[in-house]
Amino acid sequence: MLSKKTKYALHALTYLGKHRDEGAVTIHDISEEHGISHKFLENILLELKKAAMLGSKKGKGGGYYLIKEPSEIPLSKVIRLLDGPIALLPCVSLNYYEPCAECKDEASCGINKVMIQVRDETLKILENKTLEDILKE
Amino acid sequence: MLSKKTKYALHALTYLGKHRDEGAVTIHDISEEHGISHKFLENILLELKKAAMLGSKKGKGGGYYLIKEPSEIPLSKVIRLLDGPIALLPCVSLNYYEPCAECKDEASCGINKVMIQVRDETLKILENKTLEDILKE
DNA sequence: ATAAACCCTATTTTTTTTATAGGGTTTGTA
DNA sequence: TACAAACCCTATAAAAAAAATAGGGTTTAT
Repeated sequence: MLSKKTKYALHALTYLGKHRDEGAVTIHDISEEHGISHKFLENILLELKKAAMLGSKKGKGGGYYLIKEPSEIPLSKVIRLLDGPIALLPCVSLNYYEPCAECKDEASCGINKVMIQVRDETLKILENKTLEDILKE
Repeated sequence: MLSKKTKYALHALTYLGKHRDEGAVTIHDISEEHGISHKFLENILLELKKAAMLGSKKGKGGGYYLIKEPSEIPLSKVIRLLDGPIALLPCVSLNYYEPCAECKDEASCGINKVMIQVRDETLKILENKTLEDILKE
């Protein structure tokens, strides 16, 4: 399951996508709309900004706004940023690889092989679904 | 990512699959082979047994053994048993449904709709990959 | 009889997630 | 130019979940 961080990020991105033509949107607006703690949401929006999905404007009248087309924000990117690996095991993660302690030899491990296949097929799904798909529903 | 519980379960099932023609296999053997805590593994094997994937034989010379064909043990079943939902959000889980607090109306939520699609496509993968695929690698 | 092995429940420890705290900096507007 | 609204940053605390441990009980082949 996705963490609340990722779930909130998706709600925030969706909100920003819906209000794209209204200029900057405040944290306050988003947290009110979805009943998310202001401070918690703030951390999430900062992470999204660092990852170059959002821009922001300081000062009175400021807020956050999308700086990418919704079609260029795949679920895989959001999930990796807030939740970490998409792979089911560390030993098959592309971005967060770590060997598994209980596996003596990765090359001869059937679990490893199958999980690579699962990872690749899962990635296909999550790279193809974007914020645009969420917005058009 | 899968919990260690699920990962250990997969290793145990694989081990049992490989030694299917040798009768019952002890917890001890499996925990030695993979360096897994005996007691922790014991709990996992008990869960697999309650879920009718394994049989066991008590007393001296006893142990655990598969009671299903490896092709009849899909990853989805193991993951659901030890880790819980496969869906990315509680509001789209088939087996562990719960409404999402920050979503006012599920019917009009684009996130919900897209996550249903992701769930269905993910399930296809995890229902088709079975212990047999792990064993034949 | 006995030792080997499964069976069961509860508790503790550790890790991760979630949330909070407390300020600092920037900037539009009156 | 004061001020308030809003973003920016780091650290810490609280809560929940995962991982591991503990301590016995029951069954059964030899």
